[in-house]
Amino acid sequence: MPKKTKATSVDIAYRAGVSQATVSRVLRGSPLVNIETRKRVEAVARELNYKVDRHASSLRTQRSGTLALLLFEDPTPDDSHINPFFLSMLGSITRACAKHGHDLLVSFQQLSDDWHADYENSMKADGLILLGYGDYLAYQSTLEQLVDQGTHFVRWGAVLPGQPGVSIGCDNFHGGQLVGEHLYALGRRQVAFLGDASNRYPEFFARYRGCGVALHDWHVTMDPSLQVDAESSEEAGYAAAQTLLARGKPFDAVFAASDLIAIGAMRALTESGLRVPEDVSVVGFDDIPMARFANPALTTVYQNTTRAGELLVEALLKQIRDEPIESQMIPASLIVRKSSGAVFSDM
Amino acid sequence: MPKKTKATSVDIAYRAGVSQATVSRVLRGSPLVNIETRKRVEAVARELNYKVDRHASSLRTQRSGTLALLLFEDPTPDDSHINPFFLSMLGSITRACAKHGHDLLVSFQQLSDDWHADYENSMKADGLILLGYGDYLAYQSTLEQLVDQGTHFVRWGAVLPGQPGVSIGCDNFHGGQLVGEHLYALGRRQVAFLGDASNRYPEFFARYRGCGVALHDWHVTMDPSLQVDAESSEEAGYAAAQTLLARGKPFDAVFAASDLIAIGAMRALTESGLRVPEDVSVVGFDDIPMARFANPALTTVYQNTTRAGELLVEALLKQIRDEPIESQMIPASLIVRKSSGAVFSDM
DNA sequence: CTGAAAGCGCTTACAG
DNA sequence: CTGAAAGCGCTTACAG
Repeated sequence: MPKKTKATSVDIAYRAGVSQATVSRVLRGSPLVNIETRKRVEAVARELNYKVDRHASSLRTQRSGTLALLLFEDPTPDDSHINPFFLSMLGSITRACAKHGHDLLVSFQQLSDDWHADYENSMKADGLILLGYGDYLAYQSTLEQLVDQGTHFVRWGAVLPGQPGVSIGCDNFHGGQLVGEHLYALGRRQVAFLGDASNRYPEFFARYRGCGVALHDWHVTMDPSLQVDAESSEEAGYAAAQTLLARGKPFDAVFAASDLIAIGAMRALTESGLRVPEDVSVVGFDDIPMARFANPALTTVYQNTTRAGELLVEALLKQIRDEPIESQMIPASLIVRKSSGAVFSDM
Repeated sequence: MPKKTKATSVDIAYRAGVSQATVSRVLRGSPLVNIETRKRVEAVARELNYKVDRHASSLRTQRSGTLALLLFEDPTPDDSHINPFFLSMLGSITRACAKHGHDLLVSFQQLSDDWHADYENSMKADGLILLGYGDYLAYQSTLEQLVDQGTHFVRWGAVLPGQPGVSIGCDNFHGGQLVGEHLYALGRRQVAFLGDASNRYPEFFARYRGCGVALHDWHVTMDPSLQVDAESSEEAGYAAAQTLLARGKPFDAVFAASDLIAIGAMRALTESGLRVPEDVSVVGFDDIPMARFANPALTTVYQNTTRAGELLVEALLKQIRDEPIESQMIPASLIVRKSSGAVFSDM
């Protein structure tokens, strides 16, 4: 079957016996159209399966009706393993966009790529949503450029003073506190932390500090030699736990900066003959889908990704409309499962 | 800092002392430009951070340079739980698009939505990639409409004669065979199947038939009363296993049509006092990331999603260029882990 | 190798 | 409430 050539507003106008301008008014929902005229035009448009040409419309209005989601991670050997937490964020962002009548362009980038403002300058998108882990210091100048260029963007990440642009993030500090309190209540006193703990990775750092402060309230100090850097992956968690074990310092709990790290760490601990949670309590962060299926099921900190996606999209849309917006935090909550040694579980 | 107004090709032309047409030629990579002229124009373009306006360009060329990915699932109560398998497909499709210089528009849809051809008619995308589980019969007429309208699309799913359009899919039948042979080799003779097994869900059905044929080669018959319908979710797997148990018929193996079903089924089996794999071997399908972290680690069938994403994008791009394309299958391979009872494991 | 000009399909002041 | 007309920023035959 030969492809029919696409109908244009001129075709609709001709068939409906009106001007092309009136067709456009009907399709844009202008109130300045007689109800009868409107009905006639709508009927013809439906019959010809007419859809407004996005490019013509956007060229005229200078609005694309599209947001771009940039997922970035530090270069990883295996491209296909995107952090599952970001994947669920992607799901909720997609839905939030649809709800607000916008399309979503998705792109994966390396931090090193030169993507700044490309999307908005080329009119592909009206604004950007940035999502990913990466070195905040290396990244800062790129963000400042975006601000300077007047690019509309929001970021998922640490909510900090002095950060360029607007961020939506989890209350990582409080999440860390919840973990610290939980581990203390379980009788743990020697808490290790697996994950970067510096200004370069402020989300992890805030989790670390929160935990430390909670323990400190009970006069327990986190030993810095029980902290091992790790990016958010199962492999890094495995390696970090091995490093920790090799140091030979005793510990009775592991707070991993993310669930992936925790799952990798549990594997290393188990392989070394330690029992989780009997010998070591393990707690993660993110509550990714596989956390409940880990062995043992992983105690972790939950962040409402649906809400997060909504907030990101709403903030970006406001910014595009030149409304004032501010960074915002969503609450963290503890999900207790078997890996920390608690007697109850949600499984 | 006030936002500078976006530079246009006219601005570049003025600054470079050439016509706007020449600027366009340079930016399109036309060979009909003097090397000196080209360099001058490129320098100015870079300096002004100029990017070709996508809408103007697409309006003129009638090509959007964008593909749309439509992820659909039967309506589910919880929106945020997209099948992890599709999520990894999304990852590989995104990368494949980038590699081929195209953007990717992502949308989640209910099967009931009226999205057919909308993307292409509105010029938002040059073609569609369809990805999801759903009732093939309910869905068939929608696909036929797409074909009639000349919409460019490829689908991830069952590769079957008589299906409208082009599909890329896994060799589900062979995957099922691998599972049947594996279970037979483990000494299992009463194999239950959890998942729809009808023409409505041909992917699941092919897995079922493959397993049945493999066992039949060893003179083992799959008892139809050990088959229970289930869509691909942990909850459905849990419920299906309970139904199976309630039937009271003995079984020593469960082949689940997907990993999510398998994970739910293992939970139900364990709760009922059965041991996996000692009493019952469990095998899934898809090799989603959490399969290896399930308890016990799940034996499953792997499909190379990176390759699948590549094939989908390449096929669609060919179709858009009016080159001939055909449906294609990618191989299935068995990943043996603990849940089936094998003595070795990849963990 | 380069420029002038037409035109892609809309939206929206402007005039009536 | 409706139409004629300008113009959004490109690409590409056409002419030189």
